[in-house]
Amino acid sequence: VTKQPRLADVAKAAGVSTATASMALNDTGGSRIGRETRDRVRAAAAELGYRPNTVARGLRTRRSQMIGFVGDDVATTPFAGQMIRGAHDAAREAGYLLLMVDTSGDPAETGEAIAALQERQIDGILLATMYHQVVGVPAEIGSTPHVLLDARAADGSASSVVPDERGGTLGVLSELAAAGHRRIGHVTTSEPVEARRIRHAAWAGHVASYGLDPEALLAEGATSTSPGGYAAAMRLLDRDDRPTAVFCFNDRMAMGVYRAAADLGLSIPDDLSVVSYDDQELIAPELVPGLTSAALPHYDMGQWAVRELLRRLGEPDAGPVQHLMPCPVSRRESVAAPPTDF
Amino acid sequence: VTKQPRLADVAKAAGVSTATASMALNDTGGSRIGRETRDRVRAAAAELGYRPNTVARGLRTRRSQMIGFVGDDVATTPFAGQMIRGAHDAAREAGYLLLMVDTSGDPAETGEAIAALQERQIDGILLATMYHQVVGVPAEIGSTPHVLLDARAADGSASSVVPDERGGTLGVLSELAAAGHRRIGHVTTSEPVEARRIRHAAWAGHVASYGLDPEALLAEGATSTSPGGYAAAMRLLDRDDRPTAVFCFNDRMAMGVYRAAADLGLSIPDDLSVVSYDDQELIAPELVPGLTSAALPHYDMGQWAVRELLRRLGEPDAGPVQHLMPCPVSRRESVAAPPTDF
DNA sequence: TTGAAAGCGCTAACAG
DNA sequence: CTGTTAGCGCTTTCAA
Repeated sequence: VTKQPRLADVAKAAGVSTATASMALNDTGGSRIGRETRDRVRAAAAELGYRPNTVARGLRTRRSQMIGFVGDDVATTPFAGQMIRGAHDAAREAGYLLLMVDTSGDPAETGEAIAALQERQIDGILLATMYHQVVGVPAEIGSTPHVLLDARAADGSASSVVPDERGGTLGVLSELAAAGHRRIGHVTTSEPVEARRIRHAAWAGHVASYGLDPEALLAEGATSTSPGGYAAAMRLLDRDDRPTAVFCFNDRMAMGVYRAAADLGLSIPDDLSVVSYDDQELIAPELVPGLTSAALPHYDMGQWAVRELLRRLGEPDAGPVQHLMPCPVSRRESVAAPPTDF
Repeated sequence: VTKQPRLADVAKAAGVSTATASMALNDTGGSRIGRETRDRVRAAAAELGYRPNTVARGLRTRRSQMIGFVGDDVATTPFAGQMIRGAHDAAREAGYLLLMVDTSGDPAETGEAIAALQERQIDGILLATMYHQVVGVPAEIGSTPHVLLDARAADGSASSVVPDERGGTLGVLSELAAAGHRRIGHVTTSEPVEARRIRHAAWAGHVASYGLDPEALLAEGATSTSPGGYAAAMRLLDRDDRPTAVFCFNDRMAMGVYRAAADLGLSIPDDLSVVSYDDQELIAPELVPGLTSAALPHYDMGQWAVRELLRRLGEPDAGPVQHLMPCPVSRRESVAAPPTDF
């Protein structure tokens, strides 16, 4: 076990001062370092297997090359994990690493987490939520650069990225429209979440544009789960003027809709077309028939958030940006033309 | 935006030297600091909202209070996410934070990741794999303390924790045995993974103990997926002497078995009992009827790994420990007595 | 084009 | 019981 070489060792091996060595390795100091010297220093560093001590450097530069990722369970929840991946990849690409803290959504824990990250001199913080939310930025953040991920600041004071729920909804609805559907029902949850609000509004506008009354085509479940979807679908589909297609709040509710359709003897997509939201990994592609669903762009949002954060590190006075990330439609087999006898 | 207070500010406010302030805050130096002084320093620190600069401290103490977590996609894969949660919680409890890097399993990337972590002076590294594996420890790890998570070192040179696949298998099989089953089939994958090997061996031993020939009760799919399970199950169940129960390699294959049973007109659990492995969130509890499955103790493994790592930081000369984490059975409705006409 | 030297904020050895 | 001092390894003035 031999000790790690320090910059001084590299400098000595190259026959220069540590100052020169530092500049040679970092390409700083402009034209100050001769080409030949630079190469000599680089060779010595490679020879010795030198790796800079980021902690020492950070003490000097007040930069740690680390980004804090604060999530309310995001880290550990299957669903939104791709946000981490996106953030991670964008960070690595720029030489940063992610320091992760999960808070279970508890404000006190969030404050603690932010403080713990600041103590470690992170260069910026990503504040991520497990699902699309409108939040207040924790006071503890102080002047630490930050970006909201899958959340929007109530007061618009921070840069943020959220899914374009409206666009995604119109996307799947246009799949139905293209197949000839008009009487499109909506199975949703009664939980007052941001996603529900926007998806519902977009759907209501769409069916209203056909002169239909959204109220008559709406069914709510108590929760956004399979049982919730089942219950709502039974109410919506077990009647003569049932819709020819259903737009589900999410894939989990769609599972329930599938079961309800089966129980009612309705075949998907021949008797009933179904579209949904989230495009969740173990659900949408695994259902039979495959479920057409608007994807939540978790990866892209994570990536965008890091890039925005890094941009703000460069230009601290830039104004905050609210970004809507498109939700592409994953087209599968759950959509067909409406039954002709309708 | 006022500047962060430094230790010197606290010391001045309390009328002591920085050395005294440091010791007072950290409770170091034994009985050296008077009670009254200590309180005065603490009060001053609280007053100023002082938070230590961990980077500066780390430069001195060569400790960063950070643990590196390198995973081959673990961070971002739904499945094993609870490992992160377990590691995270255990780390926070001890005042550590997790610095995460994902490598997509690429050895070169893994080496890079380890180096990047070492540059940041992490105190130790967790090497996690997405599924139970036998691995070589990357050479880049050098003398950095490390623990393997959901993986075992081929040469036993590192501490590690993996699921007790054998115990879990026997656990679900004993559910079947208790219900009266003997002719228990096994639907598994032909992929040569560690979990397959152990689960298969445990099952084979079990049925052999009844004097049955495992070969006659075995069906393999090409992949450990729903289609793989479907294909295997069709072969295993579409015959007169079909087993009365099936043990599936994992929940995804069990999904296929459910579909096959439905296609063959077999009702679960009345005509066929099914047990499985993994207890995967969106599958086992969502299937109808609920699937009895041995749970992979991801959370516990993550927790154990961090604790073991911290222990090794304390006693660097301790020998490596190979730990088997129990896989508790989640009992649901997929098991009943064998059909009587058999 | 380069070297010497100061110092980032903290802890630990050494004096008192 | 407390203060002074010397670094941890690096970057960055300032002088040459």
